[in-house]
Amino acid sequence: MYERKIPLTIDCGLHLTREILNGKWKPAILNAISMNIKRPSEIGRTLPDATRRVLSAQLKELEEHGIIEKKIYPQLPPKVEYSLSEIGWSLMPIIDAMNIWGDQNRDFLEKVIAKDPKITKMSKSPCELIRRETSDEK
Amino acid sequence: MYERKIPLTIDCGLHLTREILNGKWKPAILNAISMNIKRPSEIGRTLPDATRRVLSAQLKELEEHGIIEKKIYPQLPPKVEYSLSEIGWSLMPIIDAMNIWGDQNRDFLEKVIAKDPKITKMSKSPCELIRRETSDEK
DNA sequence: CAGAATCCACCAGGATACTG
DNA sequence: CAGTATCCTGGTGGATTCTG
Repeated sequence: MYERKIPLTIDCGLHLTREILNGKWKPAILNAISMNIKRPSEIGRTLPDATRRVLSAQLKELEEHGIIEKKIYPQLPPKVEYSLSEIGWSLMPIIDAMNIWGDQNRDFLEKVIAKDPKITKMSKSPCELIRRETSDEK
Repeated sequence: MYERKIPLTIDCGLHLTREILNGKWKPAILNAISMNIKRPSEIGRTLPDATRRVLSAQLKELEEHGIIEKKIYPQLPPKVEYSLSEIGWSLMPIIDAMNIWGDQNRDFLEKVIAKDPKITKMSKSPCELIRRETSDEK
């Protein structure tokens, strides 16, 4: 065994939340699930730039962290549906706020972020926010 | 020159916001600055686990992204003060929400996150949230 | 005190191929 | 369709040192 040299720090709530949301696609995944896009293949179609491998990994983490729940239908072909847990739903206002803030400041943000050499690809479609109409009655 | 193989994707507002907040200490830095902790050394003291190198880097990014502003006092020893920009302030409700959500669910989150082998260090102090009283008059 | 310059360990996440 | 196993690379962020 080897003692970790760089221990990760979790102190105030901010860090806990950061940890939960830490993962390139996690916010988007949660957003998708909240919109009733619950099957892995659907989520994959919604996030075409995410690999299935990474998607699976982040879904698993979210599940292990208790943010989403997984329902497996023992069929062929297999069918799986994810849904937000109680805690997961309580996270949605934050996701929504991020979504809205980003859209509201889109023009500015795209400008300043475009300078960043790390960002090379930008597609501009705002996320759908139809959830309110559809599945918010949870 | 070399064409990037793995372009970063930015599409809906969610991703823009994720990009801005992407950095281990960025939310905490913003939180600190919003509480009138504006000098680099102070911020460093507030976040003892962050290196000065990383702190500097993330401060610079936040500044380049227009989230914070930097004021340099040409003195010896040098003095620098950061402050939130207009846009930066508009981000604070999200930071606050993350802070509050994390604190509210602290017990649960610490339990599920503790299982994660990647996390080895956890300190439990909630962040101070006294800002409302002090510097919200911006 | 602020921060730039190095150096490097580690891992998130992308590509691919394979099972049930 | 869902998920796992391999393999690999770019980049984050930690440690350290040096300057003004």
